[in-house]
Amino acid sequence: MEEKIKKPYDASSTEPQILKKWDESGFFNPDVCIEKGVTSKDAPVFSMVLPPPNVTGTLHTGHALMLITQDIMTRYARMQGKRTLWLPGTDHAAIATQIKVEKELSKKGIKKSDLSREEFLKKIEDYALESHDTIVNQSKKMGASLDWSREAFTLDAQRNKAVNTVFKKMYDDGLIYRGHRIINWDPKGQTVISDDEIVYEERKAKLYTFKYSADFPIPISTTRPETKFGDTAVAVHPEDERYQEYVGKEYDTVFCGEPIHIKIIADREVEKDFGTGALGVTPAHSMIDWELAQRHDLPTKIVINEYAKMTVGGEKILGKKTEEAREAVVEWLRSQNLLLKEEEITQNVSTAERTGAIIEPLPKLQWFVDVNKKIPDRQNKNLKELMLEPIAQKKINIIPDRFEKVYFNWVQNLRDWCISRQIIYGHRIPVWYKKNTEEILVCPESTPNEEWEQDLDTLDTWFSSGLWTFSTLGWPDNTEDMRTYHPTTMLETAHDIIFFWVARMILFSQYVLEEIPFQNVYFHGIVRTKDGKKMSKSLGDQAIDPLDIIGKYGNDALRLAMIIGNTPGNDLKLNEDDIRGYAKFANKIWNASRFVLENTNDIDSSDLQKLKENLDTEDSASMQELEQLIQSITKEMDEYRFSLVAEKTYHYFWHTFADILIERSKKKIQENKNSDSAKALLYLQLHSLLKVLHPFTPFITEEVWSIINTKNGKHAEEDLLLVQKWPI
RNA sequence: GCGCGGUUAGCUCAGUUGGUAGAGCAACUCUUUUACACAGAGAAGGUCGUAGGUUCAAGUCCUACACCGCGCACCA
Repeated sequence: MEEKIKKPYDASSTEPQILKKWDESGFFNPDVCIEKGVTSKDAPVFSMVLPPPNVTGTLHTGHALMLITQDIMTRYARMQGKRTLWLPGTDHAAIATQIKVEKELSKKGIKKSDLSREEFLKKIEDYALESHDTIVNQSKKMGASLDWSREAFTLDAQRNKAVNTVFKKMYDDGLIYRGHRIINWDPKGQTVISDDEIVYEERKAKLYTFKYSADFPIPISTTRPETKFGDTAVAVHPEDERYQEYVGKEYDTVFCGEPIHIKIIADREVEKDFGTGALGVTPAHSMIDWELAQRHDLPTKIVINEYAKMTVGGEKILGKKTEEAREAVVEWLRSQNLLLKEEEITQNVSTAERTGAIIEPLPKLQWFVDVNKKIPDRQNKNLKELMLEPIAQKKINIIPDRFEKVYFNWVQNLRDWCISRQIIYGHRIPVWYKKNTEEILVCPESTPNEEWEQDLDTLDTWFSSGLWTFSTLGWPDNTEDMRTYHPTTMLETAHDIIFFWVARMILFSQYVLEEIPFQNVYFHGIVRTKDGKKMSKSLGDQAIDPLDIIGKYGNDALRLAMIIGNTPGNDLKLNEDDIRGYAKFANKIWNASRFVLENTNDIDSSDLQKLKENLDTEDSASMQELEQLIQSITKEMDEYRFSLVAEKTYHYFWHTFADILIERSKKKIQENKNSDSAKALLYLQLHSLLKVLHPFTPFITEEVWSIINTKNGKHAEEDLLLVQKWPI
């Protein structure tokens, strides 16, 4: 008997030793498992990529939930003897990281404009590296059984090769194009963003009803009078009797000192009942108006610049911010008696996800992915169809399945994806332009000479993370890993990135490889506080830091608290009392194990089958009960019902194994009545229970296992619980 | 406006082919018995959001509605 088990279980001193054993064994790497004979080469494969955490700081509870859920899947697969790969990495997170660094610099009084592009980039890279190291260390401390030998970064050389290869292929297929279109401009971040990076915020606004001028016949309504300098038409519904006589006519008039030319058009998109039923069309500064202008071939007049400042108007307006200009215009309308009505309405304002700035729609030359173009090489399907197909055909199984509907809805409404960004951190767009000409080169074999300039923009960060299932396996090189592990078995991630990431991975894999990126998608929820608030750093003390928790209560307690009572797709409320409760369970495992070890010294445990055969009737029935439990939880593990399995196992261990079987054995041993059977039962039960508990509470089970092994003189790496076979 | 989720014990949540309501935590009573007081034993606690319907039988299926949360669209 080791001295250690006589003392109470201390997670904080035990866990580092366990981590070291696992690390030294190399068994997180499937190649090592094959080499050392714990996995057979032709075993079924389980592969999964880690959703790469952004290199923007430290791990939070959301990451912890992700690591824990995936580690359970991975450990279970490994114990089933599968060739198991869980592949780690980090995400450069382009805009998020750049903005974080900008903020850090501004705290030190340094402005982005004080630095050269190279200096600024260096600052970002330094920060990213530091964050990376923190995140990797923290992930390791959590016991995540990731194969670090295959670690990838979305912005490293191999991934850049993948990105450029895909870009070139899509360009050649006409799926990537450069176009002058109205886009979402973030005036604070000074970059374009995609539709998905917009967050709608409900705000109160004023709806103004007015005429451009006294001699203009139709009043219009708008919340943004300052944009009206850019109007080139007024649109009405074709069946609106009030305005029919005007349709087709054109007017030259003066609005707030600025000459404007307005054509009256009729379009079915116009709501008769909203405002005056007439819509001032501002093609350059409104998405809808841009589309109207396309349909009716209207000119575009830009009156707002990239800094959300006015480019036309008198002295109270020119060069002013839009809010200021709005007031000036309203003032002018009042003074001219043109303002007919002013009413409060609530409207959804588009803001930028990362900077919070109000989006300014602007026409700009940008790079896009065409989602509607038919692809000859793919049976003339477009990207949307390629994204819908595997879900519709159930080639990809989504858990919980209600997210299928959400996915369909999004794909069906998808517009072309704007992929260029005016930020410096990211994959540079692999396109060169010949100076003073129209010529361009896309992904040339070698860097062109000085007559050529590379595009200054970078790619949307989701372009590189969208390739993650195969770029991490070495694609575009022809690798053994690609052949073995792709399509991956499982993608486990948070449901809030279904569009950003899950959909894009399906897009790229379907298009590039003509295969699905993963067979299953499992969504976990968002971690919230007791009061239902999203767990984030801004909450201060209320936010739970996973690293603090594992220091205090141990990994095993945190894991149980995050798994029990948490079902896929649903949010999880986490509080410290629960974690403390599960730390007691770890102690229970420890104490029960101590009793078993102290009382089974004199039995021969080398032949488990023989032990089993010699059980008396009562103990044999108990063994059968456990076997039935294992049978049912194995089925439930295969259905990803981890909460149920953990709860059942917890309950069995405590209230059957400890409360009933151990108590019963005490009597038998004391009275020396069938005591061999009692001892055998304890040993056999503990042996199986440690295995089925291991995916959930890997640390304490590995520690108890190693004490049993020491007693039995087993010291080989192959004897680690980590690589034992799941009981059948 | 369209859609999704939630509403079950004080709290957090399970409850998969419809068949006498479950767990953890908290609170209560008793017990320091040699694995464990980070424990054991015991008791208590719910007309499963509301109203209908289907059925021999509904937390579970159907239809409305209410409240909470979320997504999408509109947003002149």
